[in-house]
Amino acid sequence: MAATMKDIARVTGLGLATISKYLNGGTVRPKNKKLIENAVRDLRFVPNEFARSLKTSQSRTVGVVIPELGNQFITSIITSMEDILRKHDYAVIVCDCRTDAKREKDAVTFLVHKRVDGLISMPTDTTGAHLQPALDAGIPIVLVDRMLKSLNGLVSAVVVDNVDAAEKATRFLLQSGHDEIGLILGNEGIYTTQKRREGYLNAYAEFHCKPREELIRFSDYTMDGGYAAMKALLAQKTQPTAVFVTNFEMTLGAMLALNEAQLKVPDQISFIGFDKLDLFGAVFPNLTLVKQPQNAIGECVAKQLLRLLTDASSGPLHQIITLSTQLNEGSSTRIIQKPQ
Amino acid sequence: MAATMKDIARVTGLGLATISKYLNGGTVRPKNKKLIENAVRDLRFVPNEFARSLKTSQSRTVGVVIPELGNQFITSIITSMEDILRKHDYAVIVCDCRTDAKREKDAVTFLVHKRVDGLISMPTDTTGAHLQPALDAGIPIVLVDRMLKSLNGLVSAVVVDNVDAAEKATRFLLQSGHDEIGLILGNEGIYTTQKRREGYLNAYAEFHCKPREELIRFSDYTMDGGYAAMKALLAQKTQPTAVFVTNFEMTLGAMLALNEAQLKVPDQISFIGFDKLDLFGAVFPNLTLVKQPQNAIGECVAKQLLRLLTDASSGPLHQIITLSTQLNEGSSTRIIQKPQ
DNA sequence: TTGAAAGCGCTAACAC
DNA sequence: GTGTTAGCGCTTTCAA
Repeated sequence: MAATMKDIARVTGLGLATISKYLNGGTVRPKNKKLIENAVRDLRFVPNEFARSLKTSQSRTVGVVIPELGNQFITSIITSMEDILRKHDYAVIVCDCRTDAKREKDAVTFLVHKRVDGLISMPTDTTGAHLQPALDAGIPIVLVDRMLKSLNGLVSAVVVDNVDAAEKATRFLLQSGHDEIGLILGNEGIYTTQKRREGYLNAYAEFHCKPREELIRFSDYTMDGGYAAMKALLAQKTQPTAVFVTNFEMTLGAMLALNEAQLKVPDQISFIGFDKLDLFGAVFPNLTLVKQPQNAIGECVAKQLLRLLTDASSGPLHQIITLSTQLNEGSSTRIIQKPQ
Repeated sequence: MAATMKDIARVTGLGLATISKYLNGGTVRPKNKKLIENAVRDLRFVPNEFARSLKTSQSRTVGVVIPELGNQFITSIITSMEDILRKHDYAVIVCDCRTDAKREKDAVTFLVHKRVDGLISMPTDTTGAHLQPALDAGIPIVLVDRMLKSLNGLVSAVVVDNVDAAEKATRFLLQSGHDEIGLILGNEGIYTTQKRREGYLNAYAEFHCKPREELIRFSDYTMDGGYAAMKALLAQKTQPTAVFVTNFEMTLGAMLALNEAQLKVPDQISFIGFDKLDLFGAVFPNLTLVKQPQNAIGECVAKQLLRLLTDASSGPLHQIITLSTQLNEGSSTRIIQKPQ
C-alpha cells in the first residue's frame, strides 16, 4: 500500500497537523521541513486525493461539455485551456455531446455527480436548461463561444465579437465593389450563426442595400456542409461575386468546391474564410481570413474559471468577456469596378 | 448542503448499512426499498463520490494521454471511447501532450496522482518509459494505435494491421501496373509509420522489385505535411504514377497539392488515401481509401479497459488486439498498360 | 435482512 | 510552530 501521512508522522515523530500544514504550504521549522521532505521522498508519499476531496469538498477537476470533438476550433480551445488548468492542478473531464441536447444534459448531470469544481460549456441547448443541475449545485460555469441570454448574470462567458467580425469581412467586400456576397453560416439558431448573420446584414445596411435572401446559406459548420453550401451558391443563376464563409471546416469545404468548379480565386470569385491561417499557410497561401484568437479564448476561459474557483467570496462576479477578431488580408479578394 | 446517507437513515428510520446495501444493488425488504426510494427522491440524495472513492480506492475515472487533440483519427477514437466509458459511469480525463515526451510523462504522473483507475495511451515516447509510474501503481494500461515492444505483456493494446493495410494498397497499385508509387508516411520512428512502410516494401518484394528511395517521404501526419510531401514528390524529375498517403490529414493536404498542380486523378496520377471516407464523400466522391475502423478501435479500447478494470483477479490478462482495415475501392486509380 | 461501529486518509479547529 | 482530535460520507465486517 501507498504511504499515508500517518507513516510520515511515525517516521518523523511529528504530528499530523504539522505535516498537513507543510504539505499545504504552511510554515514549519526548517529542521522539520527537512525531516518531512526526506520522509516523503523515502516513502514515496503522495497525498490521497480522495481523502483530501472528502474533507475539502473539492475535486480539483473541471468538466467541459462540447458539441463536437472533431472540430478544430473546439479542440484548439480545449488544448490551450487544459494546459493552463492542469498547471493549476485541475484535471479536465471532456464530454462530447454530439450536438445533442439530451446527451448534453446527461453530461452535465454526470459531471455534477462527479462533483467537478467548475463547468465549461459550449452549449448546444440554446435555452441553457441543461445547466440547471450545475446552477443548483452552485458550480461556477463559464460559457464558451456562445452566450445564452437566459443565463445572464448567472454564468461567465467568453465569446468573440462575432457581429464585428462579420461586419468587417462583409464591409471589406462591399467596399471592394461586391454587392452579391454569398454568406455561408452554421446551424440556424446557434448564437454565432445569428451574430455573424447580423454583422453581415449590418454591413449591407451601412451601404444602404440589402442582400438577396438566396445569398445566405445556413449550413452546419462541417466541411461537407461548407462544400454543399458553396455548390448551392454556385448553382444559382446569379452567382455571387464573393463569398464569406464563417468557420474553418466550411472554409475548407467551400474552397474544395471552388477548386472543383475550376473557379479561380480571386479572379473569378472573391473569398473570405475563417480561422486557422497557419494551417492554410502552405495550401492556400493568400487567403483573406477572419481570425479568431483561439489560444486566447482557451486561456481566457481557463483564467475566468480559475478566478471563479478562487474568489469563493464576493457577489456577482460573473463576467462576459468579448475578444476581438482580426481580418487578415490576403489576396483572395479583388476589387470590382462599378459601372459609372 | 446536500443530503447524505445519514439523512436518509434519519428519515426512513433505517440503518446506514441497509441503505448502502440498497444503493449498491443489494436486496432489501420491499417496504424498505420504497422507503429509501422515496427519501432519496425527496432529499435529492446523490452519493458523495469522494467518500465512496476514499473507501473503495476507486475513482471511476480513466485517463487518456494522446499526442494531439487536433487530429481526426484521435478525436474520433476518443469520442467513441468516451461514449462507452461514460455509460459505465467512468469519467474520462483527457491530456494532450502535443507529441512531447516531457509533457507526456508529466501527464501520466498527474493522472496517477489523480488516482485514475485505468490509463489509455497513444504513446509519443517510443520507449514507454512515461508509463512507469502507472505500471508501478498497478494501474491497468491500454495502448492505442501504437504498440511498444518494451511493454509486451505489461499492457493491453489495440492496433490495426498496418502492415496488411499498406500491403493491400500498394499491391493494388502494383497490380494495376504502377511501379513508381509514391509513399507519404508519418513521423519516422513512430510505430504506424514503420509498419506502413514495411507493408509497402513487402508488396514491392512480392513483385520482385524495389521502390526508389526518393519515393518514400516521411512527413508528420498533418495536412501541411501531406501537402509539402506531395509537392516534393511532384518536384522530382521522375514523377510517381501513383501515390499512397497514410493518414487522413495528409490525404487532404496531398489532394490539395494535386488540385493545385492541376493533376487529374486518376488520369494523370493514381491516388490512394486514408481514413474517413464519409467526410470525403461529397468532396472527392471516388477516392480509393484505406479505411480504419475508427469507431471499433474506440469501442475496443474502452471494452478492453473495462475488462481489465473488472477482472481484478487472474494473471496475465493482457491482450493485443489487431483490427483489420479495409481497402475501399473508388475510382482514383487507373490501370497502366505495360509495354509488351 | 438489518444495524452498530470501525475506519478509509486527510484537514482544520483548538489548545498548548 | 506543533500536536490532539474530531469529523468529511461512505462501505463493510460482524453480530443480532
